[in-house]
Amino acid sequence: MSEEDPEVTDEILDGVYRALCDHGYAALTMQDIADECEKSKSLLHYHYDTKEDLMVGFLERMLGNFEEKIDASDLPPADRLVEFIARFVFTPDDTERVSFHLALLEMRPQGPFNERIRESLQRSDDLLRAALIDILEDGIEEKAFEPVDVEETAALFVAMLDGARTRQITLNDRALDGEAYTQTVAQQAIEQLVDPLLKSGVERPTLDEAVESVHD
Amino acid sequence: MSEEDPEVTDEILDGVYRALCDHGYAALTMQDIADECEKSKSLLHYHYDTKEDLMVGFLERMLGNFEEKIDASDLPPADRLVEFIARFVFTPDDTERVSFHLALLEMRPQGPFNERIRESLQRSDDLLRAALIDILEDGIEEKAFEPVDVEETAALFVAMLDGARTRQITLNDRALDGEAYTQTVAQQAIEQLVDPLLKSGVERPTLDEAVESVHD
Amino acid sequence: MSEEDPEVTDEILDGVYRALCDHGYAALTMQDIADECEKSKSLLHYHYDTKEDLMVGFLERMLGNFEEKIDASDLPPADRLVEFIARFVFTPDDTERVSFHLALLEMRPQGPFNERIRESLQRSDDLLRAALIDILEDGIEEKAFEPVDVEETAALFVAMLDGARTRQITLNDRALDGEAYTQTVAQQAIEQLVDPLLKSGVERPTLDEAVESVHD
Amino acid sequence: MSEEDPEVTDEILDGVYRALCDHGYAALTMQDIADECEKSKSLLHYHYDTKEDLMVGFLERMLGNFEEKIDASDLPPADRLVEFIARFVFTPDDTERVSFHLALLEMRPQGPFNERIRESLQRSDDLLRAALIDILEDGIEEKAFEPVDVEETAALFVAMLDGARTRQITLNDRALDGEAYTQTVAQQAIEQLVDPLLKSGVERPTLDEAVESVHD
DNA sequence: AATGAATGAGTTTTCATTCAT
DNA sequence: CATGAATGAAAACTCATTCAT
Repeated sequence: MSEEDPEVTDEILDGVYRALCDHGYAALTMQDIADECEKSKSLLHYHYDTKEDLMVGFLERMLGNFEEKIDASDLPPADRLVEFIARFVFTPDDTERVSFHLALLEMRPQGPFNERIRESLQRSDDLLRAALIDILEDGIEEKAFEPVDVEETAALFVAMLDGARTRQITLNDRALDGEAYTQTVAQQAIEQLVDPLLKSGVERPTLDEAVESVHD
Repeated sequence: MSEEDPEVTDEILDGVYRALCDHGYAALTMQDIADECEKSKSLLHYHYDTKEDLMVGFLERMLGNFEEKIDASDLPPADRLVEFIARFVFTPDDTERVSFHLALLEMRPQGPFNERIRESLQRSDDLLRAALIDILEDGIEEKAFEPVDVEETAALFVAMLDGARTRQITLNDRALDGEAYTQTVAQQAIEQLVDPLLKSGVERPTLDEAVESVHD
Repeated sequence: MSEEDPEVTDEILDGVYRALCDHGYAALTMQDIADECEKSKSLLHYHYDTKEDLMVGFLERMLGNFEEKIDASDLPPADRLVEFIARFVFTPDDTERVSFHLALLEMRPQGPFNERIRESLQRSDDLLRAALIDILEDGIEEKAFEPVDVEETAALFVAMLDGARTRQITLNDRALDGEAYTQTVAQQAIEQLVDPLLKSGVERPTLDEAVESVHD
Repeated sequence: MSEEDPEVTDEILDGVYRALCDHGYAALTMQDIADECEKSKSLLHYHYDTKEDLMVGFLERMLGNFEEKIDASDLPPADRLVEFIARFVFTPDDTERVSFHLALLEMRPQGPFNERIRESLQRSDDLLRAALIDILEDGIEEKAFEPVDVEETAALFVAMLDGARTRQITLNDRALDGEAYTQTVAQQAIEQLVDPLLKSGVERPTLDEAVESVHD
């Protein structure tokens, strides 16, 4: 009783998404979700046995969608790296991205208390880091990047980008010059981390260009 | 009816702390807290009108304690900077620090939905960033650091360290070579960001030394 | 979420009625009501958001039922007037009427503190007085009654009948010769107020006759 | 543990009085009372074992005070009768009287559920009616009044006046010509009931005069 | 597939009362 | 006398879940 009619479950999970953004995980009720997707509570239980099932289902779909977008392109490594970073940049007005990250933020503190959620988060994170590692290895192999410990560098980048987004969401950080927090950090990351990494002569797009191309 | 008898309220807030770590914010009940501090639910309400009041009180004390520790030392800027970073490092076995960060992690997603919590988080963050900016300005003035945009650099550092700790908590990341995630990131931060920042000839402690001295 | 399925809400309101008579307004709990109608507390909240909503709903139904019975007949004014009075008469054994008036008595002191209740009481009272005024005007027009100030006379009658019933309920007044308080007052009202009001030659029923016909 | 220091208990009972007027019986808490008399809850329990004791004590004092004022004067019966009626008249601005009657109104519905309260109310009522009967008997004996059944007439008067005051309190009846409900009814009572009762040639004060003298 | 009605277990909160001082 | 601290019992209300349709 879980993945049948994709039509309906999609509407439900969209409801979870909106309800989660509106109320936060801690205050989220089945009724909130039902209201948001204009269905009955009973129907939610028809498709998902328990609230936990529903939330896990939601998280999986959300991360699944995200993962699809990470997958490799055939651009040069420097471009891919900058685009990777750009994917974390969003302005407070970019409601769609804000929602995504907010929803994720709400789910995360459940990780330590719920194995299924933890696994979902973990797997998604593994994919993310693997993608970054792939870019780094690629770049080193192609002599575009200086040789570095890819694992550790990946850890650094991911922490940084993740931290920036979390802060922008929770603190609604208008930060510096009205620039979004994520943007500032991304820019700094490029200047202080990416540029020293690039072999001399290797070109890279600007952050703005990458953001543009990522936010299709 | 909020901050009087420090004896009792401390016991209560300690109860919140433990209960929060055990159950997470979303599942936290007044009963959990009462159990944890071996008091009656009624007493909680005697000292804090509502659960929200209690949680805000808890957050304020927690952040207040944290803030006290940030304040400036008279060490050289390079030492202070490394110590600043070291403060974010903890192993999964360092239960006290894990608890602190876990508790914080649980409170954060409430920020977007609760103004008082948001303000507390914000204020604490402002202090943190101010401290870092102070270190950077100090170093630049003393010719120990290369001149950089202190605001943006601070944003970068804080995001990075914050992200590392969040990930270590949520993903319980055994990460790389058994090293804790926060340790890896801190080490990378020192090598890739701090070292390029230091004027040549300026000495800095190793991360391990700093961690040692911070974890008095 | 308030007036739909008449079946269930009727059972609930009947429960309120019985619980109110058994416990009084001040001591009335949702559990009392739930017990009385053999439903769960949750169900009460399913149909009425709050206890106040429920009590207001109850009062409205109770007064609504009462109002339905007031409406005009085509009898001669003198008969209608005596019947109007008779409607307030009840013996302590007439449990149904006692209950009704007791329930009303319990709700009244809430008037000064609850606008919705006050409005309900007020509206019901307006209807009652309007009915009496109608009878008086009718009688005067038909030359059955002496001309009097109908408004003031109505005020007098209503106060008197209302006072009698309140006293019979609260004091359980065994009063005079075992006669119910309301009966004594009604009889006196007829002799001292109605009779002087009637033009000579106008017949009226006895109180007993009117009571008989009213208590169908 | 009940009637000792009259100083303190008076302050407490005054607190009950004000709290009762502010909150109504149903919503009245010990804390409300404590707040109102600026004492601690504990002190209330020191003087009165239970809330019920306190409320009974309050009612007794309140009625006791009222009863003191009823006692016979040596005026002519017609004057005493009109003054008896006048005692029930109050305007909505006469906050002191409103309070008294409101407090009484709040206590009454407890009668059917609490024997001690019922007894207090009953006794007070007995005194009231006895006073009225005394006036009537006096008047008849002195040939100032037509001979009537004093018991029944007393019942009629008391019901009427009581009803008027209850209505004025609960419905806040702005009633007729801006005149207070109690005033209208009292005036009507004098014209329609007292005047026919007086032997020809017997003088009586106007309502206004009596109200004046009663409201010392 | 879908819903409204219903509920039990649990949640926050309230409140009269007690106790140590 | 007087209080602040503390509590147990119960209050209103919530919510995930179930069930009949």
